[in-house]
Amino acid sequence: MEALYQLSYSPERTPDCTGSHGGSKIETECAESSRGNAVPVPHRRSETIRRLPSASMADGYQPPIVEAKWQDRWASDGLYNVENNDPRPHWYTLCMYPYPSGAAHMGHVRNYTFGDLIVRYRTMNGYAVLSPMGFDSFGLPAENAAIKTGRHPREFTDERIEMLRSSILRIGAVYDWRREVTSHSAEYQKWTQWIFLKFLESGLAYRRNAPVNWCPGCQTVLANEQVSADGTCDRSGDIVEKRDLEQWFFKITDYAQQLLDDLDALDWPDRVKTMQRNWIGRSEGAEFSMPVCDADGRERTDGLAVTVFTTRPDTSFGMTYAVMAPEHPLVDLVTDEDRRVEVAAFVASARKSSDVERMSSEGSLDKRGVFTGAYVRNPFTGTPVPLYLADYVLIGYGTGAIMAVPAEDQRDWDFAVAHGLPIVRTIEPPEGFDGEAFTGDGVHINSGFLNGMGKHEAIAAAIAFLESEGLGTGTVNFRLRDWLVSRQRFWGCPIPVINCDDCGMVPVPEADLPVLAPDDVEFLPTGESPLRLHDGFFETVCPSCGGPAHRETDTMDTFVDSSWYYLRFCDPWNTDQPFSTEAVESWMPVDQYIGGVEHAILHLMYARFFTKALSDLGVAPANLREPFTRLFTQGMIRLGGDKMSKSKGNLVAPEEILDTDGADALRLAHLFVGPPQDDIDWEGVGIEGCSRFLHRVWRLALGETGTAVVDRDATEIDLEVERRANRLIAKVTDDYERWAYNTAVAAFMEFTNDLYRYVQRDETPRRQTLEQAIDTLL
RNA sequence: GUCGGAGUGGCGGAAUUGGCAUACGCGCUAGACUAAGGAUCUAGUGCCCGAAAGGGCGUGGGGGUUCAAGUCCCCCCUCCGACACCA
Repeated sequence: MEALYQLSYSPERTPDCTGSHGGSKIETECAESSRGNAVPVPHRRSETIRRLPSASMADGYQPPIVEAKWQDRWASDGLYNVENNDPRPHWYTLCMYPYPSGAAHMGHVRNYTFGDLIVRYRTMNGYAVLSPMGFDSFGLPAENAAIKTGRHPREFTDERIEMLRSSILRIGAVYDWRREVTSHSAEYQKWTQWIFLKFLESGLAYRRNAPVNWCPGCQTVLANEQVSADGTCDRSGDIVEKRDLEQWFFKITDYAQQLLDDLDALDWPDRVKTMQRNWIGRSEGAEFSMPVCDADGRERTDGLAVTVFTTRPDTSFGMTYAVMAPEHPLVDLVTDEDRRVEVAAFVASARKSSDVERMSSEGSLDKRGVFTGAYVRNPFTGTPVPLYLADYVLIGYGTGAIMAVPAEDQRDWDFAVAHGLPIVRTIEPPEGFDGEAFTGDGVHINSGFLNGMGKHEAIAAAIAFLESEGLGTGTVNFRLRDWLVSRQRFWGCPIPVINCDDCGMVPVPEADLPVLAPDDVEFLPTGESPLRLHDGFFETVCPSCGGPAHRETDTMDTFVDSSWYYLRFCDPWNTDQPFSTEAVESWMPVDQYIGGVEHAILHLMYARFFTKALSDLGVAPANLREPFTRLFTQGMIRLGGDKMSKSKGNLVAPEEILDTDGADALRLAHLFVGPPQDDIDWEGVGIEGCSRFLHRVWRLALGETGTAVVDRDATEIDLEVERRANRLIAKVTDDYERWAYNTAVAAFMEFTNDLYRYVQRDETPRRQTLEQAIDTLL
């Protein structure tokens, strides 16, 4: 006997009305949805049920209610909490922890949707998935707000964290919230300072004078981010100057080669790897010194010499002048008496102009350099060449001085032309070459013992010559410089050091950690850190001699906090160490890291450096050389072509959509709009289509399509549905693995369309086939 | 300037390995249901010619390889991003 069957009878698919949430409203809705009887029921368009104003489709799917119920359930059941000793295979998914700026914006939604999808997918595949969340809670906005309002940054920050936390929950992303880490918590600060002291002890942290951005209006040092593109202070508008101040650095340059080499094995976007390679900027070449002399080649009695770095020692025979950076320490010593006025004026103007001005000045090359009156002797030719200063030579790169070969370097060519300096070709340009400087490969000419050689052969021969004559060596030079970590700011982690007149710099003893900023401070726009003006903090006792001393008032760059938080997530309750090696071994490295491409260099480079350094110091496991095995960088969100951002005032708030179409439709729309790595324009996001799709699924799954089913043997049509269900599983699995979520969603939609056709054709669908198909879809 | 990425319908996009170009969604057109439809369901929708049958053209432009090219090779154009005087 064939029994007509109402799909909504199926207990597995009936919404659970007895969950812990248990609000009366929900029970009412569930009762409606699950009510069924033995007779096929048509669409219940007549019994329009209570719904939120914007939900307009005639079915029982009310996202805000359904979502709130299950979100509560996930939380109360601790469904996504994991223990370090979980026997399942481990998987660590991490989204870059956010700066708490308030309620979540679309960029957060997009980021956490991808992360959440992986967490659930891996969990369903039998993994123990570590999915932690925290907040990068130090930073300038809170301090600037404090200066404006007088409110302590902690209050401001805690409030924003709660706003962000609740909107992350509302999105429906799941985390092990027990492991939450915030940069500004006392425990986290303690271990950040502990790590700093480890670095200090091992020589990875050091202090030296360095030129920094100084705003004369605000009377303070600025972070690089605070300097506008035009070289002015983004708060006061004053032109930012360079000042030499005592600053703290981390010796990231010790790791330059490793940071470069280890990129190869990482499953990261090529774009990011390329950016890091460029940033590290390794170049091979030679360094050699040239004695300072006069126009006739007579060396000075003091034996002064200028050392230059070049990647093209093979072109040395074409050197027709040399250049030092205006800041070069030898400037005063080599300058001729009758050139002093001019040189001093040039140095002063170069020093005064901002980096931006200095780099943007084009055209008048003659004004951008000055002759010192001194010469250096070219060791290859033995001839003296004039020594210039020019602002296109940077004190921070290489040796701060170059040999200039106009024939094989366009910039040198331009400068030579502007100053009437000779140009000697040392490589025969190819026939028909009509450019100026020729930088390609070719046969050497006018080059003594290098004549006839090609570029690579000549480079090796030139280096061999320099080394055999004891004039120089082949060297490797990096663009990467040490990381300046000190900030003259209040809302950051204090550097745990005490300055004693007698003992000098003394680390704060471990037992005294953490060094916390005081609460009773006034936030005045003095431009000086409130820490400096707070006697209780500033005035202290030397841990070494017991005499009066001063605390360091600089705080650490917030990138220091974000350089190790992913390690703390593995062991957030540890009170004896920042983390245990066992805990870290059980999760690290992060299997999938997800974040914005804007962190391609700074954060990702610093975190890699920290991992290597902590590993070498024995704090992290010895074999942990890289923190993030796979990296995914999501695209930016635009609106009408512009970047969507607070400053542009074109934000689309997720809240409105969460309250109407719901979090699932919003998340689905983010997945469906296009490839995750691509930038998206919110105008092109079809939230309607995704919402419609979810309603269709709901009606299908709950039998609200009025569908009848029947028990019978499978026909070819039923088998086709089953085949398609299996194909869907294969396709979606494959799509998930290769981050093709947009096509996975399309496959779901296509299958749903198939099922609607199946349900609405003349013959009544087979019960088992339809149930299984719907289970597969869900 | 250097490096990286991308150009496919009215729009977002699909085509994973060289194999039916435009999946899926938006929008649009028509129909069904309806008192009504901005809900839902069904059908259609690359462009041009044609009443239709059918034909021609079509993945930024130009050439090439191939039985077969959005996909591979060469040249060019445009857009986006990062770094930008790095010796």
